[in-house]
Amino acid sequence: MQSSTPATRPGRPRSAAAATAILAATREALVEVGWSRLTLGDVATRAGVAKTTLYRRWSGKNELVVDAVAELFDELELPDRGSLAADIEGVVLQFAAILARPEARSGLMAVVAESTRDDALRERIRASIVERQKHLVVLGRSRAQKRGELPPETDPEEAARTADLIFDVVAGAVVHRTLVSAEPVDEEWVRSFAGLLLNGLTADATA
Amino acid sequence: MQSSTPATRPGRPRSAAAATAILAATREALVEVGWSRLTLGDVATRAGVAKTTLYRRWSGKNELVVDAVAELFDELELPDRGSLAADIEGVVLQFAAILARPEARSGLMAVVAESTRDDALRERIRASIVERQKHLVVLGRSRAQKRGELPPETDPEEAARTADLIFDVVAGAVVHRTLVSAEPVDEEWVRSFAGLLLNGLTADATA
DNA sequence: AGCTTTCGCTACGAGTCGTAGCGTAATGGC
DNA sequence: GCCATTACGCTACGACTCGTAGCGAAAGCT
Repeated sequence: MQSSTPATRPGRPRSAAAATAILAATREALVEVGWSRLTLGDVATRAGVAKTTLYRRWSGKNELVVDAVAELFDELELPDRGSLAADIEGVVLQFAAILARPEARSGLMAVVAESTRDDALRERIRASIVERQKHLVVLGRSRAQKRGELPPETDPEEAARTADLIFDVVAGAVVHRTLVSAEPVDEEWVRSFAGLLLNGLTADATA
Repeated sequence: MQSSTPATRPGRPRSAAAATAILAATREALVEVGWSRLTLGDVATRAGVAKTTLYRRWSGKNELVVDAVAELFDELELPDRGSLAADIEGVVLQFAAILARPEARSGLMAVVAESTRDDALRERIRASIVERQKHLVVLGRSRAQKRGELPPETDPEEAARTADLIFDVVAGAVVHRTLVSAEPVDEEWVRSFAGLLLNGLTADATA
């Protein structure tokens, strides 16, 4: 993930077990004490490593939490459920399941807030979390086009804008529902949301 | 805002000017140093008040920032622009203009992140920020119904659920576009989004 | 072997936290 | 006008966290 030198370099290699333990300890600490009271010293103690080891690998709290939270999104995938509606509902439920975890809730929003003043951090978030989500949108869209549920793209640039729009709407709605409204993303809500989105997409989208 | 004892109580009253200065100083500090490096001592110095005065009025950083950011949303209103599409586009642009400010970007998301572990804080955010936004949704919806652009509500409970859904979609999409995707909410995007939402609403929403 | 890098440990100055104590300032009630 | 009550500015404090430096030992590669 942070292999700046993939070539075999001399010396003792960094312990992979330490990285795993540190990221797990970070998530554990996020659950128990939250973002603001999370200290790197505490994380190091929980992981059973020295504080200096932690600082050798991550430059600060922000970067550490991004990596710790990013692992939660590894489970995101998009099996073909046969219809666009089913694909949307499926991926929304998956996303909601991740956001239901307390370590994702407090960690993700906190680093996003920090990224408003740190471009490097924003890029790190984009590369390790956001891009994977957006890929699902593109995939689901192309599947729907093959099924004939959505019209084929004419202008590739226009298609990219539409994909961005859909992504912001889907991810934004789920995040807002979960974190701001603090209401559950249950099957009833997902059906209503998918219906709304589907109607908006199948009709003429470029009003 | 935090008048726990509205009745005239004895003693020297709290300086209203101090509150104004503190909240302004908080926003200024949010712009310059961001959330994580914002210290209450710094805010007190900027506002020209003693640190102890600040602690007498706010229990901590979270509560202070919520109040400081909440004032930014005072300008939100919904003039009748003649059509549902125009109303949606107008309120989205207003919301986006607020989120374009750096003090809103870093401050709002940070307190939302903290609120995942603090119910009292979440309630404070809901009362002073979210509820005002949601009111605009209800207002715009009832106007559209009077114009005949949307069907009248049959079940009031169903209507409340729909309003919540619309609110999460609108606010979530704008927030996500602004903070996560880091792309501007310009008129082109707003038109696309409003078109998507409008199509989704005018068709049968409860799929 | 020898070289290189990581590891755990300890210690450090710097900065922030939230609170306590004090004397002073500004109200309302009598 | 006096007094009780509260807010204010100021100073000082112990506790905690920060990020870094230095050390000897361990673990890999050639």
